[in-house]
Amino acid sequence: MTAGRPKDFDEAAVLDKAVDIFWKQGYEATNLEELLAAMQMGKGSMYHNFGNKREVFKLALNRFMENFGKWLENAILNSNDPVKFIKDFFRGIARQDSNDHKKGCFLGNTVAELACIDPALEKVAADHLEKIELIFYAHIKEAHKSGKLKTKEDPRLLARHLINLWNGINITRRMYSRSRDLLPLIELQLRVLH
Amino acid sequence: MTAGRPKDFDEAAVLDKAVDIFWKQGYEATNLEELLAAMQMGKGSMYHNFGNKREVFKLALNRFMENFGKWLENAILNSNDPVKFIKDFFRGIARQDSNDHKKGCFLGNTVAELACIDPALEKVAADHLEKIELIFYAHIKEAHKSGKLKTKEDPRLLARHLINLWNGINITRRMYSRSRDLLPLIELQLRVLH
DNA sequence: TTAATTATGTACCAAACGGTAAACAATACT
DNA sequence: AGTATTGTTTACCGTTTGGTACATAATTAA
Repeated sequence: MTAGRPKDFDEAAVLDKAVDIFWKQGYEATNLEELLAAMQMGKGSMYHNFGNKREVFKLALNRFMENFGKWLENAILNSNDPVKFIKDFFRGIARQDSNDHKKGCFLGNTVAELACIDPALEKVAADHLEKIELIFYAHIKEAHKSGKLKTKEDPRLLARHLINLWNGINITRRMYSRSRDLLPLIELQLRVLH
Repeated sequence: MTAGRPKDFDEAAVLDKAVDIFWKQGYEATNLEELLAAMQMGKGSMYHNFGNKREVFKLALNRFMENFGKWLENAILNSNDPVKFIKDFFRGIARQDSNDHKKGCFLGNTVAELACIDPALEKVAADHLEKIELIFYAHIKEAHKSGKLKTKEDPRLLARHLINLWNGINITRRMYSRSRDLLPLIELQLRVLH
């Protein structure tokens, strides 16, 4: 073992809590007091372990991507029809509850909030979104090759289209959060995946 | 004339400046000092005339909508093919410069930033987006009636689809700001307007 | 000319902000 | 047992925050 007093918190769990509050409130609107309360961590301890608020935010972005990326890849791999799974994933958004609609997407929110005020931090979020795009791409390309997808459209464009749909719906769902409003919108954009 | 010292600023011009800085930085990240510098207005004068920072933001949202709404309705009315104009409007986004890409959409940014921290203010922005949707709707419906649009799709859905495209592209364009990346994405989504 | 009215500039303020320093606590190593 | 190492708690700090009070300036009405 390494010397010294052991940490009395679980880093992953604590960062998940940071994700929660930053996701809801954004970077600027979340003050230290709220952040520390959410993480259930003292101020000194947080600064000792993570550095500062900005660094916690960066780690929260990474933690979110780790969670979501693993979940997505696994779920797709365990499905017998990846493209069908992806389509159902988007359809599922329409059925989420009002709180989830209001929060939108952690990565998209971050891109919007920080693009002009902290480009380096924004890039972390944008890169994560691109990783999600690449997951979509891999499976669309595969389905294309195997003939499951008949469309002649470039799989790269289709994957990017899905990210764009994702980005759009995460704003739109805050205006129209009812399933009957969102679902037709989603279905319309999923048609190109045929 | 009304009694008292006359205002030595033009309200519309000053609010346009407020739009500029709030659009770039968002509500929380713009402090009073920056806001007043942008508006070229003293602190006392601003509070006397507008009330507080939040009220300036609300007026800036309204001012933006007034500007944009009038421009859009006029431009559509002066075109001989409204739907063609709307499509070209979206295509034009792809050709904007990097600074514009980074800023995204003032209304979309506001919806994303304030949905969970100031729902009343978010609603102002969401309502404005809905007004833009209704402008699209009116002209799509008209083109549908006259036979210029052959699609059987509900004009209401098509208009909402355009707002969703708008919302999406304003996040996506911060990730991919090159015209050759954005244009195919936009064209793909404009196909339903046939 | 004076009073009433409205706008602006300046000085000020309490609270909240993110961050730091140092005392204290818990572990491993020798 | 003692020492080095690391983590946590607490108290503190300078700055910045949005906002206010009030003196001053510019105008109209009487």
